[in-house]
Amino acid sequence: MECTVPEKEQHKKEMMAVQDSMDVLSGKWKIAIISSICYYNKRRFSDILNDVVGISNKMLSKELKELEVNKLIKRSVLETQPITVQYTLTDHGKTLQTIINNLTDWGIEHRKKIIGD
Amino acid sequence: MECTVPEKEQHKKEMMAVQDSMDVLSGKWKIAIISSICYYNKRRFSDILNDVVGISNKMLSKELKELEVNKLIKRSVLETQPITVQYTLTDHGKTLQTIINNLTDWGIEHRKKIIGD
DNA sequence: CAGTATCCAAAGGGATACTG
DNA sequence: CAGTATCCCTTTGGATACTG
Repeated sequence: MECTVPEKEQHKKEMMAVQDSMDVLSGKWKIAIISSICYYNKRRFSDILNDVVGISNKMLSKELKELEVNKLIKRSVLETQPITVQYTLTDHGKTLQTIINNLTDWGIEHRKKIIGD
Repeated sequence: MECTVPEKEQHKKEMMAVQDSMDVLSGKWKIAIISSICYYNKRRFSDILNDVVGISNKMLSKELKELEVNKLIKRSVLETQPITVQYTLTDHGKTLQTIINNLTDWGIEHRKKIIGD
């Protein structure tokens, strides 16, 4: 019994890990923004603005900065005329792909469930 | 080409599904609350208050109500003295388990990544 | 124990206009 | 196109106290 991790301690660690994730991912828009970039691989500011239903340019700008600071996305300026900006997932950001897929699947099932009630 | 779902349409559906999920799950605390109930199977109000670092009783009360309305958790009053209340996941709520586990794993890796930088 | 009620400061976030 | 700046209302949410 002394050699195994006590169950309660294990749960505490799991809870902390979940909250660590949410520190970076919570907010009304972050997951949706990451999903947009994830599904399209490369995505421009105005594209994401269209993909994420309801977001304003101000919010998008702010959230993109936070995601960049947290090394989940990469911002690349293309020297076109006028300039365009591509957002891509970093390698670290790409590790969220499984979660995005799960959330997509869950969203579809959830919608069925709610309408089907 | 006409018989397959156009790729862009597919991505639009995926984006909508993600946003459907986030409509129910977003907010600073919901995922953490669900995780607490998920990992312990049954959990009382005061337990969750301790599990979710930083949440206030006011917020917990509010978020629990929303999760109950969305049929993700079930509230059961036990006629002890004084009364205790058990929160459990509904069958629908249990379908979030995969996502919770993924977020837990991701949180652990993310912490390593951030500290390791 | 499991909440509710009230007060109030701070943050969120939309609308609009503007810049390089 | 890709943002930034400003105005200003709305929502969030902590602290504290109270109830059954």
